Amino acid sequence: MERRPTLHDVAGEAGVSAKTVSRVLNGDGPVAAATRERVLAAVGRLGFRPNLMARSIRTGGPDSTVGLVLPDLGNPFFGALAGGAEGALRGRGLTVLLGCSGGDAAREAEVVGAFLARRTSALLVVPSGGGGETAAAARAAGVPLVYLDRPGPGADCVVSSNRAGAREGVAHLLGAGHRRVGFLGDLPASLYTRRERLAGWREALAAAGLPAPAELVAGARTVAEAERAALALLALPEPPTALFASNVIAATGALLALGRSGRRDVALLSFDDLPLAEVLDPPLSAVAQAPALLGATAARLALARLDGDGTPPRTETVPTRLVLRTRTGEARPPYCE
Amino acid sequence: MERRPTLHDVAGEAGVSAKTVSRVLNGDGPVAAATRERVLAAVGRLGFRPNLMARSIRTGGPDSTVGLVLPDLGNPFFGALAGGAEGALRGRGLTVLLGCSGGDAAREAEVVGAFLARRTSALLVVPSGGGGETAAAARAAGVPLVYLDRPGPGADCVVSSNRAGAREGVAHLLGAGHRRVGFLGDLPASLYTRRERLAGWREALAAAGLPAPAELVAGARTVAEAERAALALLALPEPPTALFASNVIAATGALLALGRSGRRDVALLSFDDLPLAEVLDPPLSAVAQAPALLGATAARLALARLDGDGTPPRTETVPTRLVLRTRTGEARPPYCE
DNA sequence: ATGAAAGCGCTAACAT
DNA sequence: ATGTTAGCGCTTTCAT
Repeated sequence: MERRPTLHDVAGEAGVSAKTVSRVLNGDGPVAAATRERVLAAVGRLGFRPNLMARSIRTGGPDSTVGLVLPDLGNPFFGALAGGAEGALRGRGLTVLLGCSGGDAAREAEVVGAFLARRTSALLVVPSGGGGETAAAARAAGVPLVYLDRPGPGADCVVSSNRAGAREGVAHLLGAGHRRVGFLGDLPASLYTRRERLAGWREALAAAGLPAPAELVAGARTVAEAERAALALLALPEPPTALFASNVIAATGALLALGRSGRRDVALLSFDDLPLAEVLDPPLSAVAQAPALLGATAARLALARLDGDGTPPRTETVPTRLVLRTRTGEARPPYCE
Repeated sequence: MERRPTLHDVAGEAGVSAKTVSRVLNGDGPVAAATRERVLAAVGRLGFRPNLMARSIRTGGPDSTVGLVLPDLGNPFFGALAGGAEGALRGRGLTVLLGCSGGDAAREAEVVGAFLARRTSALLVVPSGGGGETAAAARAAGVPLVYLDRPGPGADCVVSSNRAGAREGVAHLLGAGHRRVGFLGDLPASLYTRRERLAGWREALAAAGLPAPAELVAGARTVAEAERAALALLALPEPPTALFASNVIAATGALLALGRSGRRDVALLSFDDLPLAEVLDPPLSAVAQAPALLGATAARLALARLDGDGTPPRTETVPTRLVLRTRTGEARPPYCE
């Protein structure tokens, strides 16, 4: 296996100097048409590909990569988010470095360190710890940082409209006449998104002049827990007539609970859409997020910083969308409406 | 914002030569304990992080990155695959470069080119075109290439047991007494995975001494098409009593068709598991793939090549798992005793 | 045990 | 319009 050809090899092959080859490749200084031809021919003949790392070193600036740190690629939400970011960045000639933190602050710091060592031009991070360490590292390196999905200290941030979306979803249930709407989600609501969705539930009830009793709030971390929690809610002396599931896990558990107990009289609405929502019987309405747009927005924000935007850190909110599904040509009462 | 500190800055701060700092950092030559202390202190004080690109350039070898090319991160399957690969690679100190081809051969070539220009140490690619261009580029660069999910020319490959899995799934339906099992999938079966699953369907029928008539094979590319196609199958003079959906889209369409027409007498089994499968009524059994394991396996294969494995290209098959779900919701994976 | 010099592949700053 | 020199941040000689 041969050594890969360098600029000098091309220069030799074309009978010019290295700098001239560089000029041709970068459209830099003026080059005679004939020379350019010869250089390009040599490049083709040798199959030369410039070494981007060497270029980066010499230019001194940041490398044409952007680091993306996610908690977990097994979650479709983060996958879609990565896709959105990648698309926006590739369009600008940037390559994505991908890292998983597993939701662990130490691993996040590790990954961020590795990215910074590659002189990434920006960092997009779904923060796992307090975020302070990542922010400090990014600042020290002079690299723009954008938090994704959850806010963090001292940097730009792109989030879904968790609170407003939840509020809208619950308001829809209230508009359908429900007066007791249970909240099912991951508790304690220490994570930003959970906290916001819970707040949205509270706000919707308050706006309707209704109380938000603690007994209507149930925590669950797994599908099985959520199923049990939903059943417990429905077994209350004054049970809810509708459930708001604040995430996919909770929604799945609630669906199981309703399905297995044959309760078709209880309405259900979930935050974060499910792929099979319209296939369910009855179909499931949801507050849908736009993860790809979230990723793309974060990328745009980072690019703006790279382009010199020096304004104070700001938070951009990507709107959620209430997706109401009904069963067409069916007599059975849908969960929602 | 200051220039980031370099090896020389550290050397100056510690009162030693650059090479000594390098030795300390790489555990290279012998260094006096006292000197090491001083150097490490200086590193800490300055917040020095070695420039990985500069190191890579000097060492001449490949960079500590691995390029991963996927068709589409919006698809949870590929997200999980990426997660598996990332985990296996980070464990070995490698960083993942992520690129999306969008299923387009030209974009794949573009992304591969960008990765190779960064001197990636290996390439993991879900091939979109014939794959020839990618293989040629990788070979020319002397970079190990592993195809993911679909085979390609002249390189290692990691795939799911598409054919055997489909065969097993259909055999299960046959074992339940069905004699006419419809095939619902993306046609024409030009893509490897589709072809294999169709072949598995045929093989299962053949093994049971049954015909595989063309009328039982229906193609569909979207959920709506799949729904129509499923209904068409069920409207045949001699309709199938069971359907085998060869992918998630087809399964979704079939579920819609069965649900809306109220047909609870038709069995359904899908290739590729659905997150809500157990919530459905009746629960849906499926041939589950292991995308994360697919990614991790590809990573291991690439690492083996980097470690000098020079054997001829080989194909590794990651087994699928038949997940049978019943009314009680207890999943009974037959392989897990 | 440490350092000086050279050079990886490339481009910025001056030549010419 | 092209070439020369120097040097990016690091590691490899080869000294000492």
